[in-house]
Amino acid sequence: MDRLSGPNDLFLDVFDGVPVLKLAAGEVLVHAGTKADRVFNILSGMVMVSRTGGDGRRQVLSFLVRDNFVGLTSTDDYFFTVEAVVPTEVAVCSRATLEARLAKDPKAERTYLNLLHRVLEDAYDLVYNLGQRTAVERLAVFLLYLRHWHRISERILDDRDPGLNLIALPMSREAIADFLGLKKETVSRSFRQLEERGLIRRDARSLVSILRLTALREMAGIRDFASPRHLATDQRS
Amino acid sequence: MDRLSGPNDLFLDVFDGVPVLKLAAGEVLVHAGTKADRVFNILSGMVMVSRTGGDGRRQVLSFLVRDNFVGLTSTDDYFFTVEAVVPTEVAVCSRATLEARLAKDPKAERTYLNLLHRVLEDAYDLVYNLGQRTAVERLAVFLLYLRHWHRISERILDDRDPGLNLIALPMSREAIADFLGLKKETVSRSFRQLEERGLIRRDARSLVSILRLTALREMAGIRDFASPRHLATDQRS
DNA sequence: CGGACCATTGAAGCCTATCAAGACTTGTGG
DNA sequence: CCACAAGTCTTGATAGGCTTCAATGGTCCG
Repeated sequence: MDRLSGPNDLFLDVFDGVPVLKLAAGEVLVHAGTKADRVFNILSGMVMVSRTGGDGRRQVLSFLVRDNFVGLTSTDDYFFTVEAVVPTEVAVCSRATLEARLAKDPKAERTYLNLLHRVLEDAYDLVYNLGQRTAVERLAVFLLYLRHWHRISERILDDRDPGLNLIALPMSREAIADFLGLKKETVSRSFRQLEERGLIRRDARSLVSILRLTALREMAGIRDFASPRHLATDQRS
Repeated sequence: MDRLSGPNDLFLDVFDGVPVLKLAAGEVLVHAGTKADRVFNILSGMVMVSRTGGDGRRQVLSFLVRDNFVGLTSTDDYFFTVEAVVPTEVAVCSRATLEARLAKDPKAERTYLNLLHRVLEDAYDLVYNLGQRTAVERLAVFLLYLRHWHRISERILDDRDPGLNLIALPMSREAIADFLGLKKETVSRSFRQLEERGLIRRDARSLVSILRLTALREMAGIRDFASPRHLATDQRS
């Protein structure tokens, strides 16, 4: 049960035939604090999930691409904000519909449960990243995440596909910084460090090439992650 | 549905009549990487869930007290280590039994799902803490967490109960540091800062008193947490 | 082509880590 | 019950990494 198969099995058919929302880059899909009455499935593009404190500090919780599910909560209100990073299409479904579907179909509920488990593991990966790693290491992990997400959303089976080493960075440096618990200047400097060490090349502001994948993985310490499905599937294939 | 009610509803009856394991302080219940075939419910004491990287860096993911559930994963192997902080009793149940129970009883599965949602929100709280807060702020949040956990596990309804302001710190400074993404020296200094500002008093190594709860909450920025159930129930009562 | 915005780079400061020593617990054995 | 030993915690001095502030350079879009 590899994530490459994508999570669009079983219960995700609640999104069949539902309205599709087209979001412009920067447009907000969900405001934190509003009533959590809808769930979403990303069809194309990318969204950013974040939480902002009263003093303006923002923590990006995740970037999500195609086939990802948005709106995971059991609270009445969303505790996070979701906005589009690039032009994005999402399928919209009422939470009641989803819950009815889950209640009716044990198999769907089981799938949903596994999905939640994976999201939880991702959250703990981020915790480890923020709590234990240095700036450059965090950025290395982030680039490998992007590579992996791209591979999944494009369903590229061969890990050595050269196209995988071209990494698009559609989000701003500040968004990256807020994801990694850094400042945008530090993100810039960390990019430079990776470049100086010959691990990547900066082709443009929003495009980098991975030059030495193995070394980048080593710097990211991917072996440290005990749940191999997320990133290490690459290493074995 | 306040967490004060405790999560021991519905599906937790799988722990009725099962064997109880007694752990000494420091004893390991679950080794990361071993087969994830059992789940646990904490009856008394406290455990610590952590993940350790290949280079020895350790991130504590959570401290768990009475009525908490341990073993949340859908992977074959545990990706975390669980060890007792103090002498602890846990009820042990096979994962197969739990899954059978969940499959059979939709209501239990729904409860389990809500539990998972809450754990996920806690994980995101930690992410925010590690990514956005300073050392003193993290420690302030941690003390309020401990107060809250104590309140829940002892089922103390009145938030102004004076006993709540005596905080026991059964874990080592290093464990606290690994939870907060700091070093033990920094934890010490942060304690001192809180004491110098008159927010707490250090009664003993493993016991502090909260002197100015409101100020401590302000420093922790509790308002920042959009999911009020966790910490802010206090503020409204 | 110009302007606004975003990213990069530099310099200085601050916070946390590191290294090292001393104080305090805690547990043990006399 | 006391004394000692081992480990833990605290405190101090120093170093390093990230942030802050400031300015330059680049990119995108009207």
